Amino acid sequence: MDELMAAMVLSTLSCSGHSSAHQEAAAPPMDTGSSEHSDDGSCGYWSIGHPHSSPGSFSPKADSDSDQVTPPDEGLVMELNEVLFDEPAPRRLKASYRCLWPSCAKELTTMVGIKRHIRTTHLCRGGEHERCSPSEEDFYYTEVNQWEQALTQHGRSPSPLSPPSPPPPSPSPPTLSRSAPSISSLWQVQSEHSYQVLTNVDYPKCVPVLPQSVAVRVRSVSVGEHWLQHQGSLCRSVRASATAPLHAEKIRSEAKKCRKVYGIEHREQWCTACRWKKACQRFLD
DNA sequence: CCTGCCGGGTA
DNA sequence: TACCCGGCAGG
Ligand SMILES: [Zn+2]
Repeated sequence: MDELMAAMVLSTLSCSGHSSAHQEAAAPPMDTGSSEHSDDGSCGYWSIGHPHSSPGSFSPKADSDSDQVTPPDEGLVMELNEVLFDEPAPRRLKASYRCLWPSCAKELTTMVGIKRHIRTTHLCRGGEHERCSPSEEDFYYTEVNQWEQALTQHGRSPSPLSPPSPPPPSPSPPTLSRSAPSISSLWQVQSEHSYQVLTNVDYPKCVPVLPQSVAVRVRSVSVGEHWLQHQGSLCRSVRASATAPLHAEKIRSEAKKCRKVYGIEHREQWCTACRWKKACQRFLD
Protein backbone atom coordinates (compact mmCIF):
# COMPACT_ATOMS: atom_id res chain seq x y z
CA MET A 1 0.00 0.00 0.00
CA ASP A 2 2.57 2.50 1.09
CA GLU A 3 4.97 1.27 -1.45
CA LEU A 4 2.39 1.76 -4.10
CA MET A 5 1.73 5.26 -2.96
CA ALA A 6 5.40 6.04 -2.85
CA ALA A 7 5.81 4.50 -6.22
CA MET A 8 3.05 6.64 -7.64
CA VAL A 9 4.51 9.77 -6.14
CA LEU A 10 7.96 8.95 -7.38
CA SER A 11 6.74 8.09 -10.80
CA THR A 12 4.81 11.30 -11.14
CA LEU A 13 7.88 13.13 -9.96
CA SER A 14 10.38 11.48 -12.23
CA CYS A 15 8.77 10.55 -15.51
CA SER A 16 5.39 12.16 -15.43
CA GLY A 17 5.63 13.99 -18.68
CA HIS A 18 7.10 11.11 -20.56
CA SER A 19 4.67 8.53 -19.28
CA SER A 20 1.69 10.61 -20.22
CA ALA A 21 3.14 11.33 -23.62
CA HIS A 22 3.71 7.69 -24.26
CA GLN A 23 0.30 6.85 -22.98
CA GLU A 24 -1.16 9.04 -25.64
CA ALA A 25 1.19 7.81 -28.29
CA ALA A 26 0.41 4.20 -27.49
CA ALA A 27 -3.28 4.57 -28.08
CA PRO A 28 -4.05 0.90 -28.81
CA PRO A 29 -4.45 -0.62 -25.36
CA MET A 30 -3.30 -4.09 -26.24
CA ASP A 31 0.20 -3.45 -27.40
CA THR A 32 2.80 -5.22 -25.41
CA GLY A 33 5.65 -5.13 -27.82
CA SER A 34 5.85 -1.65 -29.24
CA SER A 35 5.18 0.50 -26.23
CA GLU A 36 7.32 -1.65 -24.04
CA HIS A 37 10.50 -0.76 -25.81
CA SER A 38 9.88 2.93 -25.93
CA ASP A 39 8.75 3.11 -22.36
CA ASP A 40 11.59 1.12 -20.97
CA GLY A 41 14.02 3.08 -22.99
CA SER A 42 12.71 6.36 -21.74
CA CYS A 43 12.68 5.26 -18.16
CA GLY A 44 16.14 3.87 -18.32
CA TYR A 45 17.31 7.05 -19.88
CA TRP A 46 15.70 9.04 -17.16
CA SER A 47 17.04 7.05 -14.33
CA ILE A 48 20.53 6.73 -15.66
CA GLY A 49 21.04 9.90 -17.57
CA HIS A 50 19.53 12.23 -15.00
CA PRO A 51 19.88 10.56 -11.65
CA HIS A 52 19.71 13.88 -9.84
CA SER A 53 16.75 15.27 -11.67
CA SER A 54 14.43 15.60 -8.72
CA PRO A 55 16.50 15.29 -5.53
CA GLY A 56 19.65 16.83 -6.90
CA SER A 57 18.01 20.09 -7.75
CA PHE A 58 18.46 21.12 -4.17
CA SER A 59 22.18 20.70 -4.05
CA PRO A 60 23.33 23.70 -6.04
CA LYS A 61 21.33 26.05 -3.94
CA ALA A 62 22.67 24.47 -0.81
CA ASP A 63 26.20 24.84 -2.05
CA SER A 64 25.73 28.47 -2.81
CA ASP A 65 24.31 28.91 0.64
CA SER A 66 27.29 27.29 2.19
CA ASP A 67 29.73 29.42 0.28
CA GLN A 68 28.02 32.67 0.87
CA VAL A 69 26.88 33.67 4.30
CA THR A 70 23.66 35.01 2.90
CA PRO A 71 20.75 34.79 5.29
CA PRO A 72 18.53 32.15 3.74
CA ASP A 73 15.14 31.05 4.92
CA GLU A 74 16.64 28.22 6.90
CA GLY A 75 16.91 28.63 10.59
CA LEU A 76 19.38 25.83 10.83
CA VAL A 77 21.99 27.54 8.75
CA MET A 78 21.68 30.69 10.73
CA GLU A 79 22.20 28.78 13.88
CA LEU A 80 25.18 27.07 12.35
CA ASN A 81 26.73 30.31 11.32
CA GLU A 82 26.18 31.70 14.72
CA VAL A 83 27.98 28.83 16.30
CA LEU A 84 30.64 28.77 13.66
CA PHE A 85 31.69 32.34 14.16
CA ASP A 86 31.04 32.17 17.87
CA GLU A 87 28.99 35.30 17.87
CA PRO A 88 28.26 36.66 21.29
CA ALA A 89 24.59 36.07 20.96
CA PRO A 90 22.79 38.33 23.38
CA ARG A 91 19.94 35.89 23.89
CA ARG A 92 22.15 33.06 24.98
CA LEU A 93 20.92 32.96 28.50
CA LYS A 94 22.22 29.67 29.75
CA ALA A 95 23.69 27.05 27.52
CA SER A 96 24.62 23.72 28.92
CA TYR A 97 25.51 20.39 27.44
CA ARG A 98 24.19 17.13 28.78
CA CYS A 99 25.78 13.77 28.30
CA LEU A 100 23.50 11.26 26.59
CA TRP A 101 25.35 8.13 27.58
CA PRO A 102 22.82 5.56 28.80
CA SER A 103 23.30 5.90 32.51
CA CYS A 104 25.11 9.18 32.69
CA ALA A 105 23.37 12.49 33.02
CA LYS A 106 26.36 14.67 33.45
CA GLU A 107 25.89 18.27 32.54
CA LEU A 108 28.64 20.69 31.68
CA THR A 109 28.52 24.29 30.66
CA THR A 110 30.99 24.16 27.82
CA MET A 111 31.06 22.07 24.74
CA VAL A 112 34.71 21.37 25.13
CA GLY A 113 34.06 20.14 28.59
CA ILE A 114 31.30 17.78 27.60
CA LYS A 115 33.29 16.47 24.72
CA ARG A 116 36.25 15.80 26.90
CA HIS A 117 34.02 14.12 29.43
CA ILE A 118 32.51 11.82 26.82
CA ARG A 119 35.81 11.04 25.25
CA THR A 120 37.59 10.28 28.46
CA THR A 121 34.92 8.53 30.48
CA HIS A 122 32.78 6.78 27.84
CA LEU A 123 34.76 6.50 24.64
CA CYS A 124 38.22 5.23 24.03
CA ARG A 125 39.60 5.65 27.52
CA GLY A 126 41.88 8.61 27.18
CA GLY A 127 44.63 8.47 24.65
CA GLU A 128 44.78 4.79 23.85
CA HIS A 129 42.78 4.90 20.63
CA GLU A 130 42.67 8.52 19.85
CA ARG A 131 42.08 7.83 16.19
CA CYS A 132 39.25 5.37 16.54
CA SER A 133 36.63 7.85 15.41
CA PRO A 134 37.17 11.51 14.76
CA SER A 135 34.22 13.31 16.33
CA GLU A 136 32.25 10.55 17.87
CA GLU A 137 31.48 12.60 20.93
CA ASP A 138 29.06 14.67 18.92
CA PHE A 139 26.52 11.92 19.17
CA TYR A 140 26.61 11.58 22.89
CA TYR A 141 25.76 15.01 24.13
CA THR A 142 22.85 17.31 23.62
CA GLU A 143 22.60 21.00 23.86
CA VAL A 144 20.21 22.38 26.40
CA ASN A 145 19.29 25.96 25.74
CA GLN A 146 16.69 28.11 24.10
CA TRP A 147 17.42 27.11 20.54
CA GLU A 148 16.79 23.51 21.20
CA GLN A 149 13.39 24.33 22.57
CA ALA A 150 12.62 26.28 19.45
CA LEU A 151 13.82 23.42 17.32
CA THR A 152 11.81 20.83 19.17
CA GLN A 153 8.77 22.98 18.94
CA HIS A 154 9.07 22.72 15.19
CA GLY A 155 8.01 19.14 15.38
CA ARG A 156 11.07 17.02 15.81
CA SER A 157 11.88 14.91 18.78
CA PRO A 158 14.95 16.04 20.66
CA SER A 159 17.42 14.01 18.74
CA PRO A 160 21.10 14.52 19.33
CA LEU A 161 21.44 15.45 15.70
CA SER A 162 19.81 18.81 16.31
CA PRO A 163 23.01 20.38 17.49
CA PRO A 164 25.38 19.45 14.74
CA SER A 165 27.26 22.41 16.04
CA PRO A 166 30.87 21.99 15.16
CA PRO A 167 33.25 22.56 17.99
CA PRO A 168 35.17 25.82 17.82
CA PRO A 169 38.55 24.11 18.11
CA SER A 170 37.66 21.84 15.24
CA PRO A 171 40.38 22.15 12.60
CA SER A 172 38.20 21.56 9.55
CA PRO A 173 35.67 24.27 8.87
CA PRO A 174 35.31 23.70 5.12
CA THR A 175 34.08 20.13 5.41
CA LEU A 176 31.69 21.17 8.10
CA SER A 177 30.32 24.04 6.13
CA ARG A 178 29.72 21.68 3.28
CA SER A 179 28.20 18.89 5.30
CA ALA A 180 25.68 21.07 7.03
CA PRO A 181 23.69 22.14 3.95
CA SER A 182 23.66 18.62 2.68
CA ILE A 183 21.85 17.66 5.82
CA SER A 184 19.21 20.28 5.25
CA SER A 185 18.77 19.28 1.64
CA LEU A 186 18.42 15.69 2.68
CA TRP A 187 15.72 16.65 5.09
CA GLN A 188 13.83 18.24 2.28
CA VAL A 189 14.00 15.02 0.38
CA GLN A 190 12.87 13.08 3.38
CA SER A 191 9.92 15.31 3.91
CA GLU A 192 8.68 13.96 0.61
CA HIS A 193 9.37 10.37 1.55
CA SER A 194 8.47 10.61 5.16
CA TYR A 195 8.83 6.91 5.74
CA GLN A 196 12.57 7.34 5.59
CA VAL A 197 12.66 9.75 8.49
CA LEU A 198 12.81 6.79 10.80
CA THR A 199 16.17 5.73 9.52
CA ASN A 200 17.38 9.24 9.94
CA VAL A 201 16.15 9.58 13.48
CA ASP A 202 17.66 6.49 14.93
CA TYR A 203 20.99 6.53 13.24
CA PRO A 204 22.73 8.76 15.76
CA LYS A 205 21.90 6.32 18.51
CA CYS A 206 22.38 3.04 16.75
CA VAL A 207 25.34 3.85 14.54
CA PRO A 208 27.19 6.44 16.48
CA VAL A 209 30.53 5.14 15.34
CA LEU A 210 30.34 6.86 12.01
CA PRO A 211 31.56 10.40 11.88
CA GLN A 212 29.06 12.92 10.68
CA SER A 213 30.18 13.64 7.18
CA VAL A 214 30.72 10.01 6.32
CA ALA A 215 27.38 9.00 7.70
CA VAL A 216 25.60 11.67 5.77
CA ARG A 217 27.30 10.81 2.55
CA VAL A 218 26.65 7.12 2.91
CA ARG A 219 23.02 7.66 3.62
CA SER A 220 22.57 9.99 0.71
CA VAL A 221 24.05 7.38 -1.56
CA SER A 222 21.69 4.80 -0.20
CA VAL A 223 18.77 7.09 -0.81
CA GLY A 224 19.88 7.52 -4.35
CA GLU A 225 20.20 3.83 -4.74
CA HIS A 226 16.70 3.29 -3.50
CA TRP A 227 15.47 5.90 -5.84
CA LEU A 228 17.22 4.29 -8.74
CA GLN A 229 16.05 0.89 -7.66
CA HIS A 230 12.47 2.03 -7.61
CA GLN A 231 12.62 3.58 -11.02
CA GLY A 232 12.53 0.28 -12.83
CA SER A 233 9.64 -1.21 -10.94
CA LEU A 234 7.97 2.15 -11.05
CA CYS A 235 7.92 2.48 -14.74
CA ARG A 236 6.87 -1.10 -15.11
CA SER A 237 4.04 -0.87 -12.62
CA VAL A 238 2.89 2.43 -14.01
CA ARG A 239 2.81 1.02 -17.48
CA ALA A 240 0.96 -2.05 -16.29
CA SER A 241 -1.64 -0.07 -14.42
CA ALA A 242 -1.99 2.30 -17.33
CA THR A 243 -2.40 -0.35 -19.97
CA ALA A 244 -4.65 -2.71 -18.05
CA PRO A 245 -6.47 -0.97 -15.25
CA LEU A 246 -9.74 -2.48 -16.35
CA HIS A 247 -9.05 -5.95 -15.04
CA ALA A 248 -8.64 -6.59 -11.37
CA GLU A 249 -5.13 -6.39 -9.98
CA LYS A 250 -3.39 -9.69 -10.31
CA ILE A 251 -1.57 -10.17 -7.07
CA ARG A 252 0.40 -13.34 -7.20
CA SER A 253 -0.21 -15.20 -4.00
CA GLU A 254 2.92 -15.82 -2.03
CA ALA A 255 1.53 -18.89 -0.28
CA LYS A 256 3.16 -22.21 -0.92
CA LYS A 257 1.21 -24.41 -3.22
CA CYS A 258 1.23 -28.14 -3.70
CA ARG A 259 4.15 -28.04 -6.04
CA LYS A 260 6.35 -26.33 -3.52
CA VAL A 261 5.00 -28.18 -0.51
CA TYR A 262 5.26 -31.71 -1.75
CA GLY A 263 7.88 -31.23 -4.38
CA ILE A 264 7.98 -32.33 -7.95
CA GLU A 265 9.03 -35.81 -6.95
CA HIS A 266 5.74 -36.32 -5.09
CA ARG A 267 3.49 -35.13 -7.77
CA GLU A 268 0.86 -37.71 -6.89
CA GLN A 269 0.13 -35.82 -3.69
CA TRP A 270 -0.63 -32.58 -5.45
CA CYS A 271 -4.16 -31.46 -5.84
CA THR A 272 -5.60 -32.14 -9.23
CA ALA A 273 -5.50 -28.52 -10.24
CA CYS A 274 -1.82 -28.32 -9.47
CA ARG A 275 -1.24 -31.53 -11.34
CA TRP A 276 -2.95 -30.02 -14.30
CA LYS A 277 -1.05 -26.78 -13.90
CA LYS A 278 -4.17 -24.93 -13.01
CA ALA A 279 -4.94 -22.68 -10.07
CA CYS A 280 -4.39 -24.60 -6.89
CA GLN A 281 -7.53 -25.45 -5.02
CA ARG A 282 -6.01 -26.97 -1.93
CA PHE A 283 -4.00 -24.00 -0.74
CA LEU A 284 -6.30 -21.20 -1.61
CA ASP A 285 -5.06 -17.71 -1.13
C1' DC B 1 17.09 -20.64 -12.71
C1' DC B 2 11.92 -21.69 -10.15
C1' DT B 3 6.84 -21.31 -9.24
C1' DG B 4 2.03 -20.53 -10.31
C1' DC B 5 -1.26 -20.74 -13.74
C1' DC B 6 -3.80 -19.41 -18.21
C1' DG B 7 -4.82 -20.94 -22.58
C1' DG B 8 -5.09 -24.46 -25.51
C1' DG B 9 -4.56 -29.08 -26.79
C1' DT B 10 -5.88 -34.37 -26.82
C1' DA B 11 -8.79 -38.49 -25.92
C1' DT C 1 -15.27 -34.50 -18.86
C1' DA C 2 -10.28 -35.77 -17.33
C1' DC C 3 -5.67 -34.95 -18.33
C1' DC C 4 -1.53 -32.78 -20.15
C1' DC C 5 1.71 -29.21 -21.58
C1' DG C 6 3.61 -24.65 -23.79
C1' DG C 7 4.49 -20.48 -22.47
C1' DC C 8 4.24 -16.44 -19.76
C1' DA C 9 4.65 -13.28 -15.63
C1' DG C 10 6.88 -12.59 -11.59
C1' DG C 11 10.25 -13.62 -8.03
ZN1 LIG D 1 -2.60 -27.50 -5.23
